[in-house]
Amino acid sequence: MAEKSTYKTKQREELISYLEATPATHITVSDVCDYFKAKGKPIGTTTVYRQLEKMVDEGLVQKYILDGKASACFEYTGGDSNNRDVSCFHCKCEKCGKLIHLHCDEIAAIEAHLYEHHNFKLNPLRTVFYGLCEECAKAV
Amino acid sequence: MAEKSTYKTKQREELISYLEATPATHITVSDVCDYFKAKGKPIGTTTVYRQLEKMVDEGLVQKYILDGKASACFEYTGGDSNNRDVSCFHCKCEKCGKLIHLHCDEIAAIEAHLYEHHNFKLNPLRTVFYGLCEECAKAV
DNA sequence: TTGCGTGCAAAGGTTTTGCATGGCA
DNA sequence: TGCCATGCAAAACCTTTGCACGCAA
Repeated sequence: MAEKSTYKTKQREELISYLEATPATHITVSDVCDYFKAKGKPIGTTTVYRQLEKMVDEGLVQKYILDGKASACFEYTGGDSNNRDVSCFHCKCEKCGKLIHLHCDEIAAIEAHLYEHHNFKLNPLRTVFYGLCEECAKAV
Repeated sequence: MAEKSTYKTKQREELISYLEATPATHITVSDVCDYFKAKGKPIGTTTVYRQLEKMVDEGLVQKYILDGKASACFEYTGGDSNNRDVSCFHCKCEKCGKLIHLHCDEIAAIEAHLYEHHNFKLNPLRTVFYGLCEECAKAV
């Protein structure tokens, strides 16, 4: 998308390694900073924000703003768009905060439906379904 | 839901009037404050937060946290639960920010599907579909 | 009168910006 | 060398909390 020149710095590589090691997970900026601080090689908060923002532009990372938490969450979705899992939907439990990754053709079909019948081009990567997970629904 | 005693104050009535006058719109706390400040009768930020939070508990208002904006958005959905439109889905254009209200049985069906096949009890009022609206999709 | 509502001030968190330094190409 | 990246400090926001006063019931 945005074709900005990008340097290969040590911080950027460390960050990408960390993201690759935690797939299908929503992490916050402070998660990242805490991790590297605990590891003994802290990365400045500013740098994390700027690198993540850049990766969002590059399509390597998705940004979510989830209910319940004030802070933004990021998820590494990989650089290879051919290999990317585009039929993955996210369900977020309103009660326990659990994040569920869902693979379902039937749900994927609504993407086509929205486009054909409502002229709306859905972005599955950025869409989150809110509701109650199995355990929390039972507990009610 | 929560049965708290609620006083009928002037600020609360003004706030409800404003919300009723702007249906199907996502407004932020600062929108509200700016409006009443411009009108010459400012309402304290704290009061707006607390009243909106209370209305969320009462089911009068829905709270959304939208991507792109860090601040929370609120939408008046009316007090009469019989009259409330529960089959209404929201689509938010990532580009122009337009909010589209959608009535569609086919999409409503995935609510049942999620429940039956994935044990996930969807909350349609809190779920927002992200993507591109017709105009913005064309413009790409 | 009782108790909730209001709003100012202040605190807590997250995110952004300015600027000097350091590192990649 | 030129330009981008880094990270500290500070600023800009959004949201919550404490507290004294005002108003509804």
